[in-house]
Amino acid sequence: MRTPTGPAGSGDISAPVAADARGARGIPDATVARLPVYLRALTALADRGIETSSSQELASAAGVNSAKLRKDLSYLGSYGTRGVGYDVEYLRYQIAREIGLTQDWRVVIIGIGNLGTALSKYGGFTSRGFRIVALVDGDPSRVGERHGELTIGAVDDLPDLIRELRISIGVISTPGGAAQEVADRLVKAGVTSILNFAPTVLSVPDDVEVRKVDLSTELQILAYHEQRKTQAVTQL
Amino acid sequence: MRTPTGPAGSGDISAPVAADARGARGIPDATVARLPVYLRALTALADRGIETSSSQELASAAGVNSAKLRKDLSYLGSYGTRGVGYDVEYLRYQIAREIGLTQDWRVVIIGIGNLGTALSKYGGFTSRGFRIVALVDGDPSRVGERHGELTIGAVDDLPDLIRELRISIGVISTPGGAAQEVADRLVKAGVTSILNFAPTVLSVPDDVEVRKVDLSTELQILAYHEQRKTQAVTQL
DNA sequence: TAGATTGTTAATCGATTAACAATC
DNA sequence: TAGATTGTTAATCGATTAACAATC
Repeated sequence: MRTPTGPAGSGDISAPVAADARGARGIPDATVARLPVYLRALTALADRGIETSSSQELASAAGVNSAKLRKDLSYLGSYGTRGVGYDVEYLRYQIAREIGLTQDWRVVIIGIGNLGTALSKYGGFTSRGFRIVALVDGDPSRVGERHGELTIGAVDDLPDLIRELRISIGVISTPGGAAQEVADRLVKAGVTSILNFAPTVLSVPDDVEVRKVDLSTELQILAYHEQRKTQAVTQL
Repeated sequence: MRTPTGPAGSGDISAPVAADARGARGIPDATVARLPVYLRALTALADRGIETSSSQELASAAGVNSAKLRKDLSYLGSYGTRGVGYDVEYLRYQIAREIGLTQDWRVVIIGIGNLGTALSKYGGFTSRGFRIVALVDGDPSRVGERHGELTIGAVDDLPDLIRELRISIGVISTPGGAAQEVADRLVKAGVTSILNFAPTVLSVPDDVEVRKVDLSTELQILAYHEQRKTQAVTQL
């Protein structure tokens, strides 16, 4: 099904690697979305001093079933041992490498309102291979304001900041109306990964990856289910 | 495929309703997740004074293709007119009703740190049928602190707050370590819809709906794709 | 060796898409 | 009526799951 694309993959790491799975790449989207969850579960197990874990145990910690977990991991290679389970530290490293967390990713946040400020202070990023290296806001009166180690820059500074600080990910936390223009500027400056918190559908070229986090959409989905529950009782 | 469950659905609204689709209910998850996006697109069109819209136009505004949009809308009923398109205001109302936005949903935020504070100030909720009616924090020294019209309560106050303020949705923005306990308390107090921002897999009963928003997971997914792109160039 | 658990296969399920008959 | 566009069908695609042979 998967089209082999010749010699792909990063430098070979000594490991019992299913050459095929590695070479072919193209891990399913649904699997990619779960790898960070597995990573976190493994880190939690490691913190508790656990060295080996079965797919059953790991799956339970990640909130999925074990068949799905094994299937997911099989796309990365054969990192388990039959009859035994997975070496926690080893698997953790393999997943981190697959995601690309062996390097640091540099992030700019555009839009330093309530949410942008919260994101800039959020510790969870830093600890996981991401570094916020620049803050930008469209309001000229905010430019120059200090936030911890960083100073808010102007939107016009974006191209320079991105080049000089080798930024590869842009986080948009502006009001909806400004989001598309910011995205355009990011793309123009060469950024191909965007995390969008603005309530706006962005249009970007095909090679740009956009993830959207929409707070009120999430609440609306909950509301739909909540309504269904109460309707079942309040039936006319 | 869908099992008809007898007379379901809220009070009949005069409308050209496909009784079957309405009665059967059980709209696919993927469709439910897109309804808020359509709703927003319709609102934007209405604001621009547009009264009628084709599936093509609407789909483009929502960032999907028109086949998917029509299929999605077909689960709600037949609200369009062949040869013409959809009446923007009418469709907007039907989707809002389907999601349950004709009523106000009352929300409590637990964990008033950077993110919780940002969420409490975020205007996007209020305008879309959600009202944050209570703030709670686990740190006793924060209890009593005023945030706009609200005062931070203690975690022990949760049961009373939920009952008295008729809260149906809980938003968890605590540190990861506290999230499960907070979820347990919410569930105990009868909340069956949770939006979880903590980096923790929650375990809850089957009838409780949990949506998870995980900021560093999103960045990790971007990193995976970003890595793949640069690898294609930096090939060994 | 016997017991345990992975990695993989194959079946199933749900979501997407193209195409077109129905109908305004 | 002719043109436009929906609502639906059927094909395709991708994701999930159960089951078990491989193997530690």
